[in-house]
Amino acid sequence: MRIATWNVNSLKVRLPQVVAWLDKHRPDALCLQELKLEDASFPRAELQAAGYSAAFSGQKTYNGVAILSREPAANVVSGIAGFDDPQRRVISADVGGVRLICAYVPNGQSVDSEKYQYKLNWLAAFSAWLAQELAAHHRLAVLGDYNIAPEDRDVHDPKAWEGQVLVSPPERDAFRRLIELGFRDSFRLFEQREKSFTWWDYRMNGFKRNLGLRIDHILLGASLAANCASCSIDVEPRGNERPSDHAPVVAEIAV
DNA sequence: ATGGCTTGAGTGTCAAGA
Repeated sequence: MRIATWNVNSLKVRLPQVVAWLDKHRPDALCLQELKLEDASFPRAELQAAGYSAAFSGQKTYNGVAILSREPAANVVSGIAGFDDPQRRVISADVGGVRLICAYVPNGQSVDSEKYQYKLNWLAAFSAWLAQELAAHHRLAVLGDYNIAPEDRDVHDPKAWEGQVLVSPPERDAFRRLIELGFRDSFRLFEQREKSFTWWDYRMNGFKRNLGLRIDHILLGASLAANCASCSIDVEPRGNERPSDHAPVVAEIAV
């Protein structure tokens, strides 16, 4: 089974690139974040033509998440149970005997902002809910844009980023608590090149200079982690014309 | 130098992303 995650930063703009990527890689499921469109504008027909059905939770302008799958998804649930959030950031579904959770963790803007507090509150609710989801689902994968670079090796210039949003200790603690629920960061199950990143700033030629962060992750519950054969970042789409600022992350699981 | 790009909204120019 091949599963993937990609923050597309507008599905409207990136739709041709998403279709091309699906054609090339044929994942069983692709989790998308930052759709930036309402459900009424979701390009269901175009994705169907590419061979994928979709479960989605959109909103105007901001956020929005989807799970695309070759086999139709079952038991689709939006949001975090027990956490009232007007921002569309989570969607879950069963695909091929695996429970998939697609998440777009808040950015936080800066550590002294209200959005940072929202991010930490959101992560606390997410963590409590994932503990329940782990207990409920034998095969669980949580894919998405976590907006957290877990360690200094996930940051192009740790000194410059020290204490900033995306790397601050409270955020990293929150990420570690997610892992300690019983997940593995699939990317770190394998030998990886140094300076592997999933996001590069649009400005200052960030991608060409590989000034990036690794903030998009595929977390696997124990039974999926034990059967994970690979995890890699596909930097190719970041070199497209009008690219998303994020690259897809792909995991292969022997299920 | 707190900028730099990109998107969506909406037709000015700003919020938000990371």
